[in-house]
Amino acid sequence: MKRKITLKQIAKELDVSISTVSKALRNSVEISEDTRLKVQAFAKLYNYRPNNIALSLKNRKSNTIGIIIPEIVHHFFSKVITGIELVANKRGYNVIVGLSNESFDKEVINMQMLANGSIDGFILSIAKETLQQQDYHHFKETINQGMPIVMFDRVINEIPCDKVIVDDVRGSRKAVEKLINNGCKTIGIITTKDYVSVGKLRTQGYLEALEDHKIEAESSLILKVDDKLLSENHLESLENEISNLFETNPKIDGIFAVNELYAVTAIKVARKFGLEIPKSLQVISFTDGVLSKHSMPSLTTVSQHGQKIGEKAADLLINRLEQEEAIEEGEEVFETVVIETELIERESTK
Amino acid sequence: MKRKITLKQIAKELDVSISTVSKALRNSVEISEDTRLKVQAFAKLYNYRPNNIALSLKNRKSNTIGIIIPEIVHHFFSKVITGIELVANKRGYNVIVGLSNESFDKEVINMQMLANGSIDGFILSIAKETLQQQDYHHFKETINQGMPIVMFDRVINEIPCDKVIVDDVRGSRKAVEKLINNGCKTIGIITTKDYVSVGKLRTQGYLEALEDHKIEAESSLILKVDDKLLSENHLESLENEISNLFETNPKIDGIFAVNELYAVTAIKVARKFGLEIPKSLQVISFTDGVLSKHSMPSLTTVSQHGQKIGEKAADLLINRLEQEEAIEEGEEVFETVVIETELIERESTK
DNA sequence: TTGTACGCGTTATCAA
DNA sequence: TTGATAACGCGTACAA
Repeated sequence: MKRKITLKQIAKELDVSISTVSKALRNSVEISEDTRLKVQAFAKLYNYRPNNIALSLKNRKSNTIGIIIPEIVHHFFSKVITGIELVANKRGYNVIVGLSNESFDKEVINMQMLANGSIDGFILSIAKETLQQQDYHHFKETINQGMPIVMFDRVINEIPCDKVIVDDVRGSRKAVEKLINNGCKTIGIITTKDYVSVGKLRTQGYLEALEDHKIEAESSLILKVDDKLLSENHLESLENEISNLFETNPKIDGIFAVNELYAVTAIKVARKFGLEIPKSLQVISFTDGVLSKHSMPSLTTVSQHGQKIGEKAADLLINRLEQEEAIEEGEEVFETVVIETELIERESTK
Repeated sequence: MKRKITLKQIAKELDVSISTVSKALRNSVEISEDTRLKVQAFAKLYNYRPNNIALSLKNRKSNTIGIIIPEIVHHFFSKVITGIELVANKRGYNVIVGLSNESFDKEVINMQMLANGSIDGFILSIAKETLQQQDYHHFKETINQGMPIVMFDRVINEIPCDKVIVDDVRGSRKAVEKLINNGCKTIGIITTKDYVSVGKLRTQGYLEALEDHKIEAESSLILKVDDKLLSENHLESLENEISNLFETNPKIDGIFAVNELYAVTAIKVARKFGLEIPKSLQVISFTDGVLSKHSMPSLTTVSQHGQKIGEKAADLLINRLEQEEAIEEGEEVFETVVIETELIERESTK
């Protein structure tokens, strides 16, 4: 087992100085062709690669991006990572991943672990607990230390940073309009509590669509699921809540769900109530994942283009990192990029 | 915007030497309580944290694990990452992720990018292309350089490293036995080409189960899908291949699929043939993901416990990293841990 | 054309 | 009790 070779060892072997080796390898004109070739041959033979850590320390730059997301077992988030990784690699960066598990503490700890030189900037989506507590000091501190952040999907306005979001309101509106145009008269929504920013926005889109079409919103048609339900074993409670929705609204003929799980669960429950999809009940879901595509019937969805979001976020971050090197300071102007959603029609609507 | 504070700056501010500051912060007894408290207070005020990169360079250890997987938009792999991240964080490590996209070249490049000091060891699952080309030099070189690897799921015997696998053969056998015991007479398998190690093993389990029960295997019942089909737009070809399976085997009454997608697609096609699930066709799938749980009917699956695999892999790697520090060399003995699969019964079987 | 010295941030060893 | 120095591996300004 041979340790990785260093400039020092090459220098010693070849009986030249370290800097000569360094220059030779970087094709410096200062070095004679003779020694240059000799050094390069030797380096190649021993498969020399500069030590990343040393470079990071020297350049005060790790060429690594930190991603903090609530969870990774989730089609949307993993798509985003795919996009980030794609762009990051292409532009010479690595990607380090931390999971907050929707917990405030884990989010803070994770950021602290990484913000000490390991990474050059963050791309993140905020944990639900953080959104609920509205404690954003860790983001502010990170930014104050000169480490840029790009937020995506779950963002907050008061933090000065670049953001990549989805047109949640418009996307939802389009979805609900689709249901209306398809003849639905009584449209329910299954959404999250309001502290989840995207949930709130999607609810808003739903309300706007109804208003546009002079349909009165009814609170009994709005089911705001408490997200704690999602902790696996509480699937049953979700079903119960949805059952309630159907019971109190027997005439319901359209459902807009803010995520896939709510949608398929709604379909499952609807079947128990003898409703046929899409004949007597049409369903549209936000988020275009595996479930939508492969469940039966397949779901009409509002696709978020997660990969594109990731790509854009990575580009924003890296651009900022590399422009910072150039410009010293100056008024920073932050960008909020909206990635358009797309309605993908499948079998759950007519 | 204030850069992160360093020992040097603290030293300057407090008019003491760098080493005094360093010692004071580490509660060295060498330092007087007076200065110790003074330094600590100041450090706390300015929120001092040691620079990770400098530590890595000094200790020749980054406390970071590199993960290389074929793709991340995949329930199994993201579960594994969850497990790795959990254990890694608990034991003080970070996790850096590279995606091979099933490509040999990307796998090699990714490993090279990380193997230069950025990480202490790899956890990986081999790309299909690599398996097909059987070119494993990058793994061997990495190991030769003293960087440990832990392989999971898709592994190869000839590489000397720790491995975490699933009892693919037994798991598949149990699944097929279940079908047999449930009365299936004509059981088909939808699997991958043999170069995918796990596909081959699962096929083997299928064959063994049949043999155990004195059922003759028929090649027309074995569908080996070429994985290139999986590239999204080729879903149709998959359906066609499966249609073929049904046409040539009209009496088919059980299907064992090596992954969820094959299973749900089979169900979809079966419906076109007028088959009811599970009444006239029972289906079991390997891999327990979202699709299995939430599709209708829900699928009976062989669960791999992806998270457990990740946890075990991380423990193996970190153990080795930390024992290496102790022992200098010696005969290395590698471990192959088998994580038992579990049959989860749902609606797609009787 | 080559080599020396320095600094990135830290810790450990040794000297004061 | 405190401080100076070396080292981790690299690149570069400057000296030879």
